[in-house]
Amino acid sequence: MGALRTPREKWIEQGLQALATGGVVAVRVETLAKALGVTKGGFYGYFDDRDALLEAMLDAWERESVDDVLDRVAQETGDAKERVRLAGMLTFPAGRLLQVDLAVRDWARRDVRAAERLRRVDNRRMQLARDMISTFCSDPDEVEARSLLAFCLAIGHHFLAADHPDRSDAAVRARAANLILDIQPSDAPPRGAARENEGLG
Amino acid sequence: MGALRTPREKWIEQGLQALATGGVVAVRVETLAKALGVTKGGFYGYFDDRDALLEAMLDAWERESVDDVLDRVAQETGDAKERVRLAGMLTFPAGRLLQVDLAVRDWARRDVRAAERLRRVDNRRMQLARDMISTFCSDPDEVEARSLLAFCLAIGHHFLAADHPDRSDAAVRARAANLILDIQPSDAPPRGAARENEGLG
DNA sequence: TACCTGTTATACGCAACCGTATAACGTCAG
DNA sequence: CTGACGTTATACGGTTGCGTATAACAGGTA
Repeated sequence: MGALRTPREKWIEQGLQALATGGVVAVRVETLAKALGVTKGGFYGYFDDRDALLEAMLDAWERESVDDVLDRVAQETGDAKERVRLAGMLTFPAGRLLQVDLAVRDWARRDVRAAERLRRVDNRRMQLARDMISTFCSDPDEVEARSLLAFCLAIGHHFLAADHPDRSDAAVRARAANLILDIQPSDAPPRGAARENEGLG
Repeated sequence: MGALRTPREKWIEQGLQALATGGVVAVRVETLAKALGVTKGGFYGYFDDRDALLEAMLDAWERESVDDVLDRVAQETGDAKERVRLAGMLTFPAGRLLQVDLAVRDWARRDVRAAERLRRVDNRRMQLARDMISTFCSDPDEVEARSLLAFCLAIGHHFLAADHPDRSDAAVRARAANLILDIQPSDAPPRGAARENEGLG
């Protein structure tokens, strides 16, 4: 059999890359091919059409950004506090996965399949947030409200462009996270508070 | 002179409409023309190119979503509480302006001009939030943190897809707004609390 | 070596879109 | 009524993208 020079996964990976930097409209077969150093010749051997690639990309993203994370959290052997911190950091993506995440959110506003996928992902993340908040908050309604706030802060601030005069974005975000997580502020803020909540950034 | 059948504003308005429903990529000259019942013939009499239209759309959006709102807030003669409530409702858009807003946020992640515009708009909105929160919170750092939370909640929840089992989205959002605005919950929540904070939705 | 099979290159038809050029058209001033 | 001027329709060339067809190619296998 002929050698497999550009396997299915390469196309998906490159597709996610394009999605991250340019949105759904940027994932174009011929563009991906050029980025991979080949032509689109082989593409249609793996995918019926561009739509099939998009579907596969959603599959990969969902697996990579939720399943893998949940596995790592479950295997964490530290104490509750450490698991909470890890859950926060892992739940809200960073780097390339973050860019994909944001792109999917815009995509989901117009595409039903993307919306369904995002719904599954967000529901599982939200459950993680609930677990996290429940460790120090007993009222279920308040847990729900605080979880929503945590989620909105973690995702939403990437869509905001407002400045915080005389303060660093991270500092304001840390203070906001402290409010959500019910950490009482003092004149000298708790050591490491900002670092402890960096998962919400 | 010949009659002006499709004035500049019509193109801009239709452009914003397309932006709201399909994102930047959906604002295409020939598509707008078809939607307006004409061909693109007259378009290039008003705009040098597609980019000029996009610029004009940002102008219109900024004016419509900030200047107009600030004017109305400034003219509000009610008491402080009423002005705060009005500010909240007006600051965070609804309806068509909301869709444009969300589209601009995604657009701004890749286009510098859109990013600059969004920054101006968000800074002015954030200032409104600060004024609002300052009426009951004295610590400037906490005002900043709460303003950020309010902003993130108002905008961010449109990008989330998580469900709230056994609760309505609006109820959870109202509870979250109460947390931000420091309204102490009781077993029987304060009358009208949800309605009072609907501006954050 | 000659063949078989799966991968890739090349070329094609089709459609959407941009920007330009030019001609038709309507309205108003004189 | 007529000519001027602004608006619009039509037609064109160029680009980019999708999906298909077909030929070149490389690696195992007989």
